[in-house]
Amino acid sequence: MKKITSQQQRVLDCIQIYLNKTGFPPTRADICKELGFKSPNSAETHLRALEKKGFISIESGTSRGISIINNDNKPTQADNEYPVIGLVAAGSPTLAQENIEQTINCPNKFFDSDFDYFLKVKGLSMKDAGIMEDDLIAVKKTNEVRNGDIVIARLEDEVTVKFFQRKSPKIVELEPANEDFENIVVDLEHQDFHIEGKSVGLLRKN
Amino acid sequence: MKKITSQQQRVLDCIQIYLNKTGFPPTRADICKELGFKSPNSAETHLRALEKKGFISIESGTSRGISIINNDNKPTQADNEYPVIGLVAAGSPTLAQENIEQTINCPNKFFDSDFDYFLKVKGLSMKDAGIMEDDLIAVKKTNEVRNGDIVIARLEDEVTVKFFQRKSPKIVELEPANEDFENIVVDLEHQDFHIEGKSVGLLRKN
DNA sequence: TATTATACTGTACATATATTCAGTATTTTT
DNA sequence: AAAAATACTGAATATATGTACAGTATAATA
Repeated sequence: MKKITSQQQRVLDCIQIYLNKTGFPPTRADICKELGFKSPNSAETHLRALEKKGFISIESGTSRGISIINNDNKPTQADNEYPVIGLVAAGSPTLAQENIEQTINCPNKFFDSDFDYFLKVKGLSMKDAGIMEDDLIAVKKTNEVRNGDIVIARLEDEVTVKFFQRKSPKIVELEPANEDFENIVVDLEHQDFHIEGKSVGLLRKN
Repeated sequence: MKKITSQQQRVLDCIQIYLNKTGFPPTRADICKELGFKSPNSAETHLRALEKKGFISIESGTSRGISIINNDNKPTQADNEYPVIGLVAAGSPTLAQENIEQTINCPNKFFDSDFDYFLKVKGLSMKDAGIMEDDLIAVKKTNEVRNGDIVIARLEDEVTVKFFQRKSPKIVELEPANEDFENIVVDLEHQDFHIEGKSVGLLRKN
C-alpha cells in the first residue's frame, strides 16, 4: 500500500462520510460538491489514484461503483460496556462518593491505552487542562504514574483528579490546572494516599 | 411496519446480498438479472412497495439510490470508521489546510447526536471551553445551528472552531473562548461564509 | 534535466439508469 | 362484487453519470 496524499485522503473520507450518511457511494459530481471541485475530472483523477494505490476499487462503467477496500484483519474490534462513575468534588475535596450512573458502549482499543471505566468530573479544578464539569475521563487503573500524568487519586476519603508530581520519596504534590485552586501537598508517611489510576483519554458529550 | 410478501423479501434479500458483495446497491436491471425478471419495471414496483412499507428508502432521481432501513433495536450496536480531519490554525486564522490523519472506529450512537467526522483541533482559541490542541471534535455536518453552539465554520479560506452568535440577519459573530483572541464579526453580505457543521462531542487521547 | 505524479478547470458525449406509460393476470382486501 | 394490491412483460425517454480529451500548473522523482 503506497502512501496517500492529503487530498486523496479527503476524497477517501468524503466517500466514507457519504456512505455513512446515504448508504450508497457518491458520484464524481457528489464528491466535487462536497469538496468544492469544479470539474468532475478532479474527482475522477483522485479516484483513479486511490484505485491505483489500493484504497478503493472502481467498477468500470457502473454508476456509483466505488467500494472502499477494507484491509481490516480486525481482531473482532471488540466493544464493551464501560461504567461511568461519578466523582463528587474534584475541586475542594469534601466527601468521596462513587456510584455508577450509566454505562457506555465503547471499543476496547478506543484510546491509546486500554482503560477500565469512565469518571464523570465535578468541578473546574482542571479546567486549564481542558477538563470541564461533566466530562468523562477514561481511567486506567494503575499505580504506575509519572510526573505530569493526570491521576485519579484518593487522599483520605476524598477522590480527586490532578496532575501528579513526585517531589521527594515521601512527598507528592497534586497540582490543579486552575489558578483558583491550590496545590495539594501529600505527606506519604502521615496521610492515607492512594493512586486509583490515571487518565488515558477524555470524552465529552455536548 | 406492514408485512412483507415473499417476492418482496426476495428483492430485499437481493439488495442486501448485492450490497455485501459489491459495496453499493443494485440498479433495477441488476435486480432483474439476479431474480430473473425481464422488465426493469418489475424491480421498480417491488422497490416502491418496499419503500411504502418502510423497509427501504429510495432517493429520487439518483442512481442506485437505495438504502435499507435498519430498524434494529437490536444490540447490534453498529460501529463505523470515522475519518479524522486536520484543521490548521483554529486560533489566529492564517492559511486553511485540511489533511487527514487517520480513521477511528466508533459506535454510531456514541454521542447524543449522530456525527460525520472527527476534527483535529489546532490552536487554543477555544481553551476556556475545554477544547485543547489536538482534541478531536465530533462534527455533525449541518447548517442548522443555534446561538451558543460550537460551530465549525469557513470564513473565506479559513476554517475555524468558535461559538456561534447571530447578531442580526446580516451579521454573525464567531466568539472564541480565550481572552487572547478577538471576536470575529462576519458580514454575510460581503464575506464568503459557510457553516460546515457543529460540535456534538469531544474526544481526547492522552 | 527530463519525467512522472499530483491537482486542478472545462467541455463533450456515450451509456447507464430511473422512471413513466401501456398492457395482462392473479390475489387480497373492502 | 368492486377496488386495491401484487406480479409481471415490453417499450420509451429524460437525465444521471462515467469517462475521455484538451489544457494549465506545481511538486516530486529519477
